[in-house]
Amino acid sequence: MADSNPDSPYVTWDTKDFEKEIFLLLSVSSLRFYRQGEMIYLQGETSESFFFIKKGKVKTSILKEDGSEKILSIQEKNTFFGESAAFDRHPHFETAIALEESEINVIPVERAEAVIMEHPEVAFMVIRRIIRKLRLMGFQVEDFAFLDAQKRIVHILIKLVAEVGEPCAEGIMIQRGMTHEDLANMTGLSRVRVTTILNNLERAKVITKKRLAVTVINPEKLRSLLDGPDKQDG
DNA sequence: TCATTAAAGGAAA
DNA sequence: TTTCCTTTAATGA
Repeated sequence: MADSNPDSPYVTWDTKDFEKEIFLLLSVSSLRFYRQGEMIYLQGETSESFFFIKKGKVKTSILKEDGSEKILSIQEKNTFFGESAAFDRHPHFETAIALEESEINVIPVERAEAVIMEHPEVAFMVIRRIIRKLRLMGFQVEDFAFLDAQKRIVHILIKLVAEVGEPCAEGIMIQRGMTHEDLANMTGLSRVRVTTILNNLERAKVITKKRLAVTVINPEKLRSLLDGPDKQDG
């Protein structure tokens, strides 16, 4: 099973179980290049294509006019995005932006559907990838409904450790260029609040942190902070 | 309990 | 240097 952590908003994927299906889909795609910060599509737009990240990093989020943002996912290579608007022909509900210089396969949905008619197994792969995101959306809703600020941060750190954690001398490092503002936009908290909570966790010797990186030094204690009633952050 | 505002420190480009 | 990221405190919903 490729997905050991189906609930992280930071999405990576190992394609090894689906190389043939990916190849078939990409055979009808064209390649497009995006610069860092370049918008790929905007919420409200309609689309006849969906996308596959060949190289780079893409953020999908819902933007508001006042500049605030809810990040839905940050995705790395070998992942799909923009499927919903393509397959159901309704406008995008989210905006996609390249976070770094990226190479994106653009897949026209009509051609993808033709591929699926001929190779139905491609549909199963697509369904599984879409459910992966459905699941992560569900878990995000759960956190919004039930968790206080500290637990939201604790939970997202647990998920990020599982998805992109890198073992190091001190513990497990999360080093993906995410700012406190990014974490705030994922968890629905303010940037200042994220900083305060991370500082509290550092004081409690659960994590250490530096610019753009957090290292979990006590994963058991981190996990234990999800248990019990909501606590103050001191 | 948490958002907002403001003001400032520090690191990176 | 400028820009980006982080910190801290004060205020109030």
